[in-house]
Amino acid sequence: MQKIMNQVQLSKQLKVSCESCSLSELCLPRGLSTKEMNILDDHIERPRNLSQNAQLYQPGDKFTGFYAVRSGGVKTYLTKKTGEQQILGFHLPGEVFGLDGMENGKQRCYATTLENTSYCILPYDQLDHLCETIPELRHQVCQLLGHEMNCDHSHLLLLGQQTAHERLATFLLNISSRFKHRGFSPTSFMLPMSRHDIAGFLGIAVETVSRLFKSFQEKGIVIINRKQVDIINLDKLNNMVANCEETD
Amino acid sequence: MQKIMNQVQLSKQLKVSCESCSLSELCLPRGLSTKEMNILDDHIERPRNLSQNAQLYQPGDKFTGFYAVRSGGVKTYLTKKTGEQQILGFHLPGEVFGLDGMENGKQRCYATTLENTSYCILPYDQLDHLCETIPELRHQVCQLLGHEMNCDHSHLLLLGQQTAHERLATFLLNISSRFKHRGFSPTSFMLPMSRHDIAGFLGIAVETVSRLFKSFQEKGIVIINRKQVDIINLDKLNNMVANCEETD
DNA sequence: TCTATAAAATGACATGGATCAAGTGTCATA
DNA sequence: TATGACACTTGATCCATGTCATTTTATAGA
Repeated sequence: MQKIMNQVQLSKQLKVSCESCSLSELCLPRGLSTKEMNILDDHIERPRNLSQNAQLYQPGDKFTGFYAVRSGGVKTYLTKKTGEQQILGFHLPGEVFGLDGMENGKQRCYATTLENTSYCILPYDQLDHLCETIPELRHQVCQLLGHEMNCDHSHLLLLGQQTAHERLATFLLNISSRFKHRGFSPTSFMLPMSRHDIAGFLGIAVETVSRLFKSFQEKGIVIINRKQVDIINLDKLNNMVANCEETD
Repeated sequence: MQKIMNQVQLSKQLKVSCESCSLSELCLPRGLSTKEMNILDDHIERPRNLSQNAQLYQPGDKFTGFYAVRSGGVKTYLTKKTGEQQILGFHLPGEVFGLDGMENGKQRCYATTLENTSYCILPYDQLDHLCETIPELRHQVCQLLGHEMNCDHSHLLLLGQQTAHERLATFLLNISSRFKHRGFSPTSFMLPMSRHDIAGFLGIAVETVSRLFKSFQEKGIVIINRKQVDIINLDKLNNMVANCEETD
């Protein structure tokens, strides 16, 4: 009996169950009962690890399920034939991505790690099946999908209507609030991505990112040292995007 | 008996059932059996009509369900506080929109008619409930959501990486293929939206749209007369976007 | 038919960011 | 600690596109 318990413990440990995962309140299981969470848990592939700049999938790959970041970070992107990357999103611990493959069972974009990264896969077939019996999970999934869409829509507003200044300010505030949401400092953090990736996300040139960081610093809004960001004057930063989004 | 039949007929007619709707193969019921379609049908609100430039919803409104265009056209958009519109999508007959409200039960964007428009509403609660028992419907909804995401992602690539020429060419080809999909000519059609809206969708100025249309015409690619578009040289138009998207 | 109003086109000019070309800093490995 | 590779910064220049002003065309209503 003791032996069995130990095996269960071990299995739980290896599996890094949702229940024991510090990110479960941010991730898909959010809002599920312990019982429901454990059912979901049984279907999740145990964490996989990848080093920096490793590819998770690329266009044409079979869509197998949703991805959840445990640690590290991932970028998803499309490319022009000439090679330029349009980065669609940065995905930080606790966040789920790779939902767009649902259209036809094939991936449409690239997914690459920003640094050493650990992630889980939630197999789509099983998630779909569980949705039949767990209305709350269905609700979670729909909420997640809606959230993704709204993120994309804000991103469209940014790319279509904002100046380079506004874009970078919006970006910093966005990252800041996501760190805050995970319980970290919203004003002092390390960017997990390169200048090149920031540029690719914001639809501007790398050089512009450099110059704007310098300009923000000269205005006393932030202090930037390589990837370390310290927001000195959050109000000023907020003011820079004040005209960008309707708040209700 | 005859009377009852007539009532049923009348009711069906008023309701403009999915089964009798010429767009059902393009719309959400696509792929459902007749029986399943009729179940879905019973929960769909009969078509409503709106004249041009009428608002369907705005940010903050309660999210009640998905919208399906029967005739006419709808734009969804976000705005900056300064008033500029970033148009997120144009929605033509047979297309479903308004899915982003799923995140928190509130609309996040504006939806306005481009012309006299008829549309159906698929109440979310009931759709959710039906998804429990009709796996095929669940599959349809997920496919639809995936499609929306991929549309948004292509739009992000367009806004982030394409020149004004490429954007307008991509736009024309996109509209063209959607007309084709509905069984209309892909090379001769009327644009349902204004220059202003095209500009708002492509993230460029109205004047640029005018100038580029003229330039395209001078190159013998299209003939444009107000809202009437005739694509003369589809190859040339395709070449303009050849470097924009990876095709697999 | 005339008039008012809005939509679209056109022209002149200005500029935000891209591009190109060096330079500098940082990190990993020998 | 040297060396190479790469990320980042900085400066100079240019151009695609925005902005502003005006004209033309289409549309709706009296």
